Amino acid sequence: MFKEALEQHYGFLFEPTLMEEILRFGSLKKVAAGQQLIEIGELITHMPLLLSGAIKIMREDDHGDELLLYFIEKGDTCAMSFSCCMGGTKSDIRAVAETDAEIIMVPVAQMESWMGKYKTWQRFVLDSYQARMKELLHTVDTLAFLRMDDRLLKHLQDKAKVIGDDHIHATHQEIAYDLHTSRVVISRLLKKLENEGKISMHRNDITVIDL
Amino acid sequence: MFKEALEQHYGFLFEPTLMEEILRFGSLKKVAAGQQLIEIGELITHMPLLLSGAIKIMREDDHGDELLLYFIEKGDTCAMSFSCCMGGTKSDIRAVAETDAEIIMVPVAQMESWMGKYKTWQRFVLDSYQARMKELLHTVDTLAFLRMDDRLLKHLQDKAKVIGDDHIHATHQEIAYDLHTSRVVISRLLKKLENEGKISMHRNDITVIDL
DNA sequence: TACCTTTAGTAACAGATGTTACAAAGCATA
DNA sequence: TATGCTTTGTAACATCTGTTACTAAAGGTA
Repeated sequence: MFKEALEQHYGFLFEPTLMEEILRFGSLKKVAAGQQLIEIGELITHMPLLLSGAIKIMREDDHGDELLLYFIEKGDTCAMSFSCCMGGTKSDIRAVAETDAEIIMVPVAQMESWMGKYKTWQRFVLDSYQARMKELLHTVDTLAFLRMDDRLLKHLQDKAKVIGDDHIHATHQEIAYDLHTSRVVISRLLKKLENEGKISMHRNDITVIDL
Repeated sequence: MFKEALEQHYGFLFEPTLMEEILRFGSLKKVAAGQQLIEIGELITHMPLLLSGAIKIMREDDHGDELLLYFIEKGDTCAMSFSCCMGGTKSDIRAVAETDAEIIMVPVAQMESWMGKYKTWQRFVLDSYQARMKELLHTVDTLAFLRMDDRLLKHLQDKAKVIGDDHIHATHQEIAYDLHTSRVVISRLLKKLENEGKISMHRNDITVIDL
């Protein structure tokens, strides 16, 4: 039963009849950190409502090169799904659980009918689109206007924030994948950040001091 | 009177009653190439429906550095406005007419009421959000995965496409602003593209051969 | 034509990032 | 402890991009 969690996170948003429908058609999904939720090119059949945890959204090019786009946070404005869950389209992104997470999966069919029936749902979907758009704009800013050292620090700060812990458990290689660069570059810049007193490092562990 | 142009571009999309409302509340705006339509931070009061021409959407950082995000094309899937025209928010982007353009300006107030009344309008807004999202993803891909020479060629191809002419009238400096780099870099890379036979150049004029 | 402004070409250099190769340190386990 | 795998540190170098400075060409105008 996930009634309580749903109430807690979305009760103030949706009217009672809509909450009932979500309870009836939605299913609770628990995922462990690292688990993949959706792959690029996959058909999107459900829209996720995040109850707890955090999801990272990745993009990939033809060569298999990856890039982290943004995190969807637990307790976010009210985390919408992904960029593109309307109308039987395929996913443009990969979604991976950054932490353990609880998600309500709503079938897309219901979603479309709710758009007509419930004003609050309509508002929710539009707001979510808007929020995702803003995230993407930030991603663009980061790529266009920042150098790698600032991107790295920002990434560590973001990551510390979404996992709610200033200790980040990750290898340099994993960070390099997220930022689409090489391990050596990350090691070099991490050392620089450490010398500047912004982080401290141990094997598999980075502590963000400058939050 | 812009009834005919409206019919031609949006008639197949919207039901007759909605078309009437658009005619009643919307106003036609003609803008010349280069004219600014909206500035970052400005309150958005109207949603634009593009009838002809092309609009370029720019982003800017704190230091005044610019970046072209994407073009909104004449005859596009049915060009939606900007990223963020819902609910009295301020603009995250700058919009500048890339060519002469004709636009119907619809007050935001109407838009919100139409969301409830007209299924076709609802669909239109959602599809537009989705299309803008895809454009932004392409922008991210370009920034993250391509080097400047490929970005430049892509930019020239895109630009040739939206103006409907393989002759591009622009200085190297103007191109540098769009791609957020320096004039010297653009000159260097243009010369390289010319040597590779992909473009030809004259003062204030670049012809894209490899379309 | 002479002059001026705008635009473009080029060299020389600096800095950021990416690559390769190898060594060293940390950790797990036989 | 000895061994092997993973992770990190570092050097040396290549390449890409950005910067400065100067020259040259194109076009407009007196």
